Amino acid sequence: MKRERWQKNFSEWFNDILRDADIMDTRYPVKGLYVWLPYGLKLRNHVFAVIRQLLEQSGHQEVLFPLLIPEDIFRKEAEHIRGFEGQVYWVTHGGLSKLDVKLALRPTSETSIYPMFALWIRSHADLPIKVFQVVNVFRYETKMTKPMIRLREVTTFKEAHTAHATWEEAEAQVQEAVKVYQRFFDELGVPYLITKRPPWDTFAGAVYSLAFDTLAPDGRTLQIGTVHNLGQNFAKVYELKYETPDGKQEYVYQTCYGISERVIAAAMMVHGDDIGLCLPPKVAPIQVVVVPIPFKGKEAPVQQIASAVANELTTAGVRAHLDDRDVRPGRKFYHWERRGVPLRLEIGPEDVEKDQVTAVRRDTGERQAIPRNALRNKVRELLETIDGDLRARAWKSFNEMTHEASDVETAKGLMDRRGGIVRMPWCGDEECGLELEERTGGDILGEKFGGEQASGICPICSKRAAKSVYLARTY
RNA sequence: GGGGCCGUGGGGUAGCUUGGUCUAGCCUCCCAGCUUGGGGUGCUGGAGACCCGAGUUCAAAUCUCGGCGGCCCCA
Repeated sequence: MKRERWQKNFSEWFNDILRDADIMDTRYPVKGLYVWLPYGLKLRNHVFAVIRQLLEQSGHQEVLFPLLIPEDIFRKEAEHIRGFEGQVYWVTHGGLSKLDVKLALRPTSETSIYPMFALWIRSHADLPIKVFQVVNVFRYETKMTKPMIRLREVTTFKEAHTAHATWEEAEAQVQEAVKVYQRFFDELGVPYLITKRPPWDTFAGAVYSLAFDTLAPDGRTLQIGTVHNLGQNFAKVYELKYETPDGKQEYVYQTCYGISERVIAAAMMVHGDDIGLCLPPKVAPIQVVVVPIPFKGKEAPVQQIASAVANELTTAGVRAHLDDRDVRPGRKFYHWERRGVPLRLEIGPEDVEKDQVTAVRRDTGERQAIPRNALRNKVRELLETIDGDLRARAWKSFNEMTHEASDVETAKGLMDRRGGIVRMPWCGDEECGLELEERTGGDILGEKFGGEQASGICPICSKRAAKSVYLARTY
């Protein structure tokens, strides 16, 4: 499948797809706010059902906190405020009267959730707490907004918040969070690099931040998940104390980690092509579309079998759709391909005669005949295969877009020409890091999570490299 | 943070420089009917637009200012 426009005019491709594939309407008259359409919303819900399930399986409980946060509580954690106050929307009035205490539309929910944690946590027996919610958050973005990617209302923000008795337990929680996210992105076939963000790009109020980045077709990285170890920073501000088994009062250790609708953009872009979307079967709103090919005089059996096939699949738990509109088959093919339906089943006079259906894969265009009596198993098998092949293909292009460089010019050249991620040596000093960003025109993603052997010399100061660092043009 | 470009039916565009000929052209999508049906079928008919506000003028899609919205470049 061709991927020229997809790569060369990615921004245009993405915007066209949002509309043509019925994902979002971007014409809402407020900057940075967009409308989810029914098909897009189904996709969104399937994607977030996956992460919900993974979180619940690992002992997280879903909660739901209010949107509004009183100013005095919001402002308690100094670092946190510094990171966010430039982009907070404030509710200043109730009706015609001015509010005594302004209310913030949450830009994230630490300051909304942790005061309640203070009420819930009394003793070590209350720990750990592992909760999450899927909510909208608001950020007054001043840069250019982009549907699903840079929003003023993030409509779908999954944020998990945990509290633990010890630093070690919080560290273990970070590891668990990373594993959950890995499994999640693997389910979607979205490739990623996990890095520890440099200090100047650490979440406001965190001890350190990890982040998952994937690559858009234009070679820019997209941050699709973050995991933060908050240490006791918030605990000390919000008085999150518990009584230890021997009767002492201690502050808890916390973590939080988030994923937004950006992940949907990622899934759309990494698997797409010039025709349009190619959705992973696990989250595709329609997994199989059944298209009857009704030649004149032979309509009845064709329609009848097509309908039976669709019913059989639906009963078997496959999300199948019968397209019995009175338009030409070719038009239906394009229609569903653009919307990313992973598998198409055609049923024409010839198939009726041979007691078979013709299956066509969205990802490869490959067609094959399936005997009618093997339908269910074969469809399941094909969906599995497509799922695996999509993941493999996405990882392959991700790896091909990851380069090595040892000097500034090479790194800049790679990012200018091809985009992608560049790995290079770095002494680890912030000063050199910032200069490296400035001179290469890239952003430092960080050092690889889990550690990595370093070699070479820092291209800025020529000291021996303490670590390898990853750079990229970012969204 | 600084600079530039742009806004015409649902989508893409012509017209704007040189205001009147615009009753706003074209492609596509959409609707109805017939036809057709294994990769965007053909024909006929139909519906649908000058971003908002103020100003200049006898006259504004066209010129000026502001707002809102979109896009791009540099830091």
